[in-house]
Amino acid sequence: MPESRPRNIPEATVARLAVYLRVLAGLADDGRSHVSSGELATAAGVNPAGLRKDLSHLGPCGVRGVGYSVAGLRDRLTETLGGARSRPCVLVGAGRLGSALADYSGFPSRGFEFVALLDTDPATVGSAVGGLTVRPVAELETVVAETRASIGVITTPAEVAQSVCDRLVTAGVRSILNFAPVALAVPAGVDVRKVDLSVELQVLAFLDQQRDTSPELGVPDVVRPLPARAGAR
Amino acid sequence: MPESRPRNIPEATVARLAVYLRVLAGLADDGRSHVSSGELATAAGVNPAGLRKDLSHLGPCGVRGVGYSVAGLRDRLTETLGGARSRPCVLVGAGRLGSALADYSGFPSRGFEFVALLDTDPATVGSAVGGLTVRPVAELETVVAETRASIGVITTPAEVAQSVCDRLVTAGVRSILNFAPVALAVPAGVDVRKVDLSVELQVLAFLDQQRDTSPELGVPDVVRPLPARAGAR
DNA sequence: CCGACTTTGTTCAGGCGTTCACAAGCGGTT
DNA sequence: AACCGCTTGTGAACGCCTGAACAAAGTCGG
Repeated sequence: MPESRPRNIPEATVARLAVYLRVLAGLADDGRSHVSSGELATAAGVNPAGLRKDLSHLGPCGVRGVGYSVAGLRDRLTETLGGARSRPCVLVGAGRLGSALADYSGFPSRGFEFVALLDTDPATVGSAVGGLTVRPVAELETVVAETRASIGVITTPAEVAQSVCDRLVTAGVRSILNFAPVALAVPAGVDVRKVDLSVELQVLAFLDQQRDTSPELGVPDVVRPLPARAGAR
Repeated sequence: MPESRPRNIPEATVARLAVYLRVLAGLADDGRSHVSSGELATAAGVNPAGLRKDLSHLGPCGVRGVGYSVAGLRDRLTETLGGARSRPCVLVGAGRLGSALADYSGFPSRGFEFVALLDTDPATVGSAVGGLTVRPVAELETVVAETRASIGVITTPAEVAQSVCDRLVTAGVRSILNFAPVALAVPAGVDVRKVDLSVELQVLAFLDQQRDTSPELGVPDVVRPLPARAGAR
């Protein structure tokens, strides 16, 4: 087995690799043994050539004239994207959004396991969500040290997100997924990924208005026969 | 008042404009009257020059030597991003994530109002979430026609997401925010934005592994004095 | 054994986004 | 009225990502 090539892979490519991995997992469940780049691309919603370029970062992993081995490519992607080992995650802010994430069934199968839920609200602390008991946020440092959690998820109000972030980083967490609507400041060596739900809606509203104001053409009141795909992103 | 210039604004810029708008709203609440691009940029987590370039798409809206009028820029961004009018949104899939979104307090202040929650589960239908009663998904077409909803939010399981999407589009919805882990196929003229939580975690896992394997240097076990910002995105 | 077809992997050009750096313009001060 | 400092707006260079076309390689059929 040639060791994986840890050349720097563009972040946009990494995000797509994760999508390919999920599609492959579904194909494997269906008993498929091989896939072509074209089929994989349509299922993932991307261009076939782009998909092949993404996969080329891992070195040759397909067979010309045949396609890709579903199981083989799946295992290779799994290894590239962080291995099959379970990654402990700590979630701070067990509100509605936090509870929904902790209970999301899609995470465990991908190797992500929530090992602790933290909150400040005394009414929330002690309640059970998805098999875990919500603990007071004062135990943050203890929990991170015990579980060696490498990923922190912040679903707190914006006002306290930065202080929670600081405590997570000090405790040793180096990867943070932030749902709070603020830009977090972190030292070098820590990665933050932000998910901003308001921004997503706002972008849609902009596109909506742009459609209404500029071109009065192309307003389909009857759905067309689905030209493969379009604005999907 | 010069009419807004509907030149095509890059989508990445639109997403950042939404962030600026939120920051400006906070500054306005604090009673600030003017801001410089530098201050706005740090609060939004971007480069000052990039911020000015983003704003340049709206035409000149600042005063040289002084900065930007908080209220003026806020109003201008509000108008550019779809106006202040309330936009009705329909949410399909009132599970934990859907309920969390419907109850999110940050949306109404931005002009987004959920007018209907739909679900197939008979146990969920009829329950109240955030002031709304969950209705059966069979009423989708009726609800969209009544409320003239322009934005649809899909938080269903992946298996039914495409069929829900098709029904939304046929009913007249032209902007869709998709949380289901599938690539939706839509006709031209319909915009889809996808939020994939598993992908976000997977990217963090990749970055985590990349840090652990390649460079053994730069592992800060003590937080440094915060050099402004770093990996924030 | 050979030829043709299929599919991958790569190379090349094009467009887009980001960054830096500088000129233009406005307010405050003397 | 003129100067000076500060900030915006813009022009150009750089790098990245995307999309399409081409060569390499392996399989299937005769």
